[in-house]
Amino acid sequence: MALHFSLRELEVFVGVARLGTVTEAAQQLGMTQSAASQAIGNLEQALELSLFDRVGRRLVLSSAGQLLLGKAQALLEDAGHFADLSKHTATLALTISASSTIANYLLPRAIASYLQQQPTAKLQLQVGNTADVIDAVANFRADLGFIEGPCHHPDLQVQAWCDDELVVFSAPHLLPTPCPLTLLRQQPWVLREAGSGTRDECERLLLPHLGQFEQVLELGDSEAISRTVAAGYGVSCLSRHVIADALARGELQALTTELPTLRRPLYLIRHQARSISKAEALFLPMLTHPALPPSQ
Amino acid sequence: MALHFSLRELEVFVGVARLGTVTEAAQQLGMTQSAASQAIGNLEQALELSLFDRVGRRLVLSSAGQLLLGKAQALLEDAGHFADLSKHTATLALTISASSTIANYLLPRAIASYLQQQPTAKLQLQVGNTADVIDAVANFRADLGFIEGPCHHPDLQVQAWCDDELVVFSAPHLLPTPCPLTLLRQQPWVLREAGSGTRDECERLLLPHLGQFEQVLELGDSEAISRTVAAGYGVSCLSRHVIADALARGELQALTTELPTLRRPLYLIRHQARSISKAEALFLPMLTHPALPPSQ
DNA sequence: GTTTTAAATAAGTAAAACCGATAGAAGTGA
DNA sequence: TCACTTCTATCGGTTTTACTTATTTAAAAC
Repeated sequence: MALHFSLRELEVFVGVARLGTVTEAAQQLGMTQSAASQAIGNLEQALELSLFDRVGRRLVLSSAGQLLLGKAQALLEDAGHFADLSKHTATLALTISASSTIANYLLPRAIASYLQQQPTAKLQLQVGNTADVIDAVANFRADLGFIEGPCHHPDLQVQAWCDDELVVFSAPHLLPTPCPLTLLRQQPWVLREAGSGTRDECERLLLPHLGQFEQVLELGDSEAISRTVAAGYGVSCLSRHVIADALARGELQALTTELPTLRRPLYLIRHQARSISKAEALFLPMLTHPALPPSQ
Repeated sequence: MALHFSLRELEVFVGVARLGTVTEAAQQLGMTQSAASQAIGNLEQALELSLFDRVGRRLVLSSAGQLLLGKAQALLEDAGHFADLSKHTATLALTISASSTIANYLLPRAIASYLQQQPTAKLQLQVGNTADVIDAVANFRADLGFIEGPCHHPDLQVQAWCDDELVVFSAPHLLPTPCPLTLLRQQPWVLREAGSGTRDECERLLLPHLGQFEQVLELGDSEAISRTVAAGYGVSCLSRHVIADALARGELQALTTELPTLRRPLYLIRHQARSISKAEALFLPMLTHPALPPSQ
């Protein structure tokens, strides 16, 4: 069943209740007294009750009117908030889906810059593996996706964004650096779980040269891997961004090897059917030119 | 500044967002696909943003749309509550102003009966002295007023409601009963403050026979007077309703005197310019024929 | 390619919101 | 008491908006 009153009528109701006269309320609302009077009449008819008692040439709120006035004001206030939200915030709503390495180490700076420039913007960041991200973008659950591996979904635009360097590392002094491949082959490896983009890349880049991992400890979180290796167990291969802090603090050492530099491209994906929203237009430049200096 | 969108448009928005297609939403809302499509278009124009992304021949919520959908639903829900309130409750809104004796001892039974029969009704009871009550009714702050003394305000309808018996009483065995007037004249009196309807009536009824009160303790609350007298100090004169419990428990004794029975009429007042609301029409019979048995 | 299905648009119509004018009623002041 | 003012309600007419039917356009389905 439809609602039989309009927000405009509520405005008139509240105006008349506040100012006490139809004439003044009409003036304030930029309409004629006639229109305001009719609006009140229509609203009373729609609600099937008297909002005002006509006493002399004055309108005084009836008990019912008093009770409804508060609700009407609240409703109008909410409607105003709705309009404000749409003007100031909702245009800048953005949902991003990204794999964990990117979400944790590459995006924060861009996000911080963006939100600093657009303080009213709403941003949602979902973290998932590559398949999750692709699915989210393909099914409109996210506007933008960031993945570490390739993507061939027909509905998606895939765009190379930046290169990520994978670094082989160990605890300091555990191994010599440069480190010969023969020595590396004998180490136990600490890697992300199968299915993770980082793991896939590690295997794609390393296995051709190492043959096979001797022994593998799988940990679901990069930070956990970093700490485990720092504690002296095995070697690993992760994005330089992930271990940058630990390297700087001397808790880990990067191992130079005979391998070529291990680079992988990171991709930005969008649904090709979707137009670029205002929020996206403002966010995308932050990826390459963040306004904030690097925080570390 | 006016709001540039309507509740109807929000209904369409929510409908389309929920059902995923304009056609279905239009059907459910009892309008044509064309009208629904236009409503969405108008709303987007009013809010100056895209609520949906047109992908293929389907509409999927944009990020902005997602954000606004919840707010829109909440707004519509509130609007529905507003309509419900007006239908079921607001028609039964009633504000009563009464002097304290009446409010505390005469009205509770009527109020209880009324609210039992009309569980959704809203009732507000203000307590004040006779002047307060008259002012509240005359200035539309109350629908109904109950007073203990006369009222000659030109805008008000005054209607005798029932008689109240004033009783002279003391602590048990403090005085003989019947009690000669000569003895009564020597007692200290405990009375309500000047300006109270009960005090005025006491003076009007008693002073002609007693000449003057020997000594007067003024207390602002009838219950306080009752307890003070029960404690053995002086005599007083209050409505029988106030001391009924104490009399029954033997904490006080009513004094028979040579005075005629002390009766005063209680009045119901209304603003003559005001029509009788549905709530009033339902409440007034409760005054004379409460549905509940006397509770004491 | 053909058919089907859905959204957007066009054009016309019905409904409503609104305005100007005015009647009626209630205070105001000589 | 009688004009005079002020405020509401209502009438007739106009503009605006909402809606309908018919058509166009584009994407899926076959």
